[in-house]
Amino acid sequence: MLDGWTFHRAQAWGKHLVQEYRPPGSSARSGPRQLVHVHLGIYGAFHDLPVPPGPPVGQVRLRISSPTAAVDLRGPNACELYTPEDLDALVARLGPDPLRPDAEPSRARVAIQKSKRPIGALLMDQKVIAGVGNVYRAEVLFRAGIDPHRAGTTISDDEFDAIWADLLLLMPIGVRRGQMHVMRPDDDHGAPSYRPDRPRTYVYRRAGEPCRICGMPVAHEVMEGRNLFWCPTCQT
DNA sequence: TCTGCATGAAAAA
DNA sequence: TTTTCCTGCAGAG
Repeated sequence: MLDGWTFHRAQAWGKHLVQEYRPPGSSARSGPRQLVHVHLGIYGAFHDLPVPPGPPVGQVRLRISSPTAAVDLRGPNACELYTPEDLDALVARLGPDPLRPDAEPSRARVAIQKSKRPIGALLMDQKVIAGVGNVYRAEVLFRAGIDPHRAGTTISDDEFDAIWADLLLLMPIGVRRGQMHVMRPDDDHGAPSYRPDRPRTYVYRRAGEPCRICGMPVAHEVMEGRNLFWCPTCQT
């Protein structure tokens, strides 16, 4: 369907990637275009290929290649053609994305403060905030000292502002480094936070291990089908 | 070589 | 609330 079309640009709303392609030979600013919606889910990934790439092996959902680079997309949750209306509908059902300059955090604050669901579940809900997943959910709540079980209705304006500001700080770091990194340097014996051999998280996937701040065991439970990690001492 | 798990979410029940 | 989608990888044997 898109064979021979040229990749033009890509944008992200939360965890959703939307690519724009132009037909062969088209260089006009306006004119026909085609949108492709990609959601990686848990398994999906773009894999670098040698140049020139060999024939696709197995289930390759999308290949993009140029004289200097090539990638295969494998295992995505979604890889499909999109209409502009599809894109409008997607954006409409997502909460504000901290990585986007036009994000309106008040939408997220209102949604949280009127909900009795636990804040640990609300942060995972893409309709509330777009882009936050299981790692940032756990780490942001740890850094804010907030128990994940607290109802959204108990989250104060100041607490929400702290969470949002932290996402504004942490998520661009993840984008730049291609890795989530949430440790404050002072909590890592002053080690520079970009050292790849240093801890990158406080509580995520550290069930039973000592909290990096208080030393008590990190707790774990399944909340709405996802593994949740937190420190019962530091988070209240 | 085999097993279980994973930075997710829609669909089924 | 559970199942399903589908791939890569770490750790066990």
